Amino acid sequence: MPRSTRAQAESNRQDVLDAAAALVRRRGVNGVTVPEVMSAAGLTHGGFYRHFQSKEDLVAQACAAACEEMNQERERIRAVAPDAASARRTFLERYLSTKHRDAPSQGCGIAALAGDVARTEADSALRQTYAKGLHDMVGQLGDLGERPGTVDDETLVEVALMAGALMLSRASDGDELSERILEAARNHLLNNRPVG
Amino acid sequence: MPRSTRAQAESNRQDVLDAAAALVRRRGVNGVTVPEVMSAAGLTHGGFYRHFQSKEDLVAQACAAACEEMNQERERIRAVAPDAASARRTFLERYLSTKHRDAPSQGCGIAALAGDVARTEADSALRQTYAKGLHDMVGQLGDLGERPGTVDDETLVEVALMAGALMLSRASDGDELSERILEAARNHLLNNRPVG
DNA sequence: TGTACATCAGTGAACGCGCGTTCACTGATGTAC
DNA sequence: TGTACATCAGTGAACGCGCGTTCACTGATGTAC
Repeated sequence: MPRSTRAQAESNRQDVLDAAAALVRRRGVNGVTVPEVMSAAGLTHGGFYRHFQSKEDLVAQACAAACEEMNQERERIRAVAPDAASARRTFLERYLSTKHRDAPSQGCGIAALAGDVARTEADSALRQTYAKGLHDMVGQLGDLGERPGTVDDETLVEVALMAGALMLSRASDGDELSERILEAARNHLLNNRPVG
Repeated sequence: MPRSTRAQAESNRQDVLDAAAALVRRRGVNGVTVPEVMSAAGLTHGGFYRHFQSKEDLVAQACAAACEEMNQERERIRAVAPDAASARRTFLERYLSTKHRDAPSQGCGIAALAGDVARTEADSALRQTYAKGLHDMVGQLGDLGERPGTVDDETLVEVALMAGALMLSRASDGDELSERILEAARNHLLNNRPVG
């Protein structure tokens, strides 16, 4: 059944991108293949290059999509919460939960892709996309803190601890440390607000 | 020149393992190949299977070797430092330096391999090896803290922040955030010791 | 609104390539006497 | 200590496989009149 509607084609493109955004977080950049992504979107692999220039292009766009999902999740939490402190608490509790640990494909792209991006060349689209996602995360978390509108060191420490705890928790899943790390980070971030 | 001495063979095995420990940290598990590792050790790829059961086996042993390097580095620092607090300071400063960020192949395996290990099956040798390395790191860092011999939540937070800051710094290298994250984590860990 | 035709989204076979792994082979090493 | 022979570390060609990518093809869609 060749030649879809323009609207159908765009919908298919979105399906491919969504599938890639999920798969790349679960399996990593090298762990996901073009045929696999196309198949997950219900298509055959041959049509891939009508939508994306290359696998590299797809991965960069998938990273952006993953980060954008997270931006919207944070906005949603903020919109529902009575105040910034409450939004921050909700976000931290979700971020540092075993549920988030166990669902990387729907989780934070910054944590899921850090290792892959670190090994990417300096001028790659993936790296630029990732940097934007990190700026967004830092910016949004900063706005839930004590000095909204600024990116202070406290926020950077917060983000590094959150992502670090999540990544180590995933890498040590199956070991007693996995849950302990999440819990320790959660308690630390929710109970102390010293620093400043 | 076939058939080396037993001692030569063991030396070659060590060379292969050392090359793998470096390459796997720089390029990741999927980013390194058996021929590449063998070539880095000055050998042809065919002899690989006289030393290792599989690439998976090699990677697990390489992770153990990388973590053991770090254990020894920490011991060395502790042996030279006048007291635990000073050793802790030296270790943190080195860990959260741009030099460490830029030299993953000789750096902390826990940070370099977190993403890869997170995607490894539950019962894999790599995962077990990684868990041991993490326990060692937490144990050694805990001994430099206020309650040696125990693994308290403060130490877990410290390790998560260190690894998280390093990983995010690497992933955002080229962006202004990269250095800022390292510096923020350094200042936080060296200037505040609240919590407890 | 109909008709004629160019466009192009999607298909599925095919490509070159490099991977992990195997294997027949070599000949110095290690061992038994 | 010498000799005869089995062992086995290392070589390099070869294997099947799946990857990213290309391409000729199909036929409904979109467009021009």
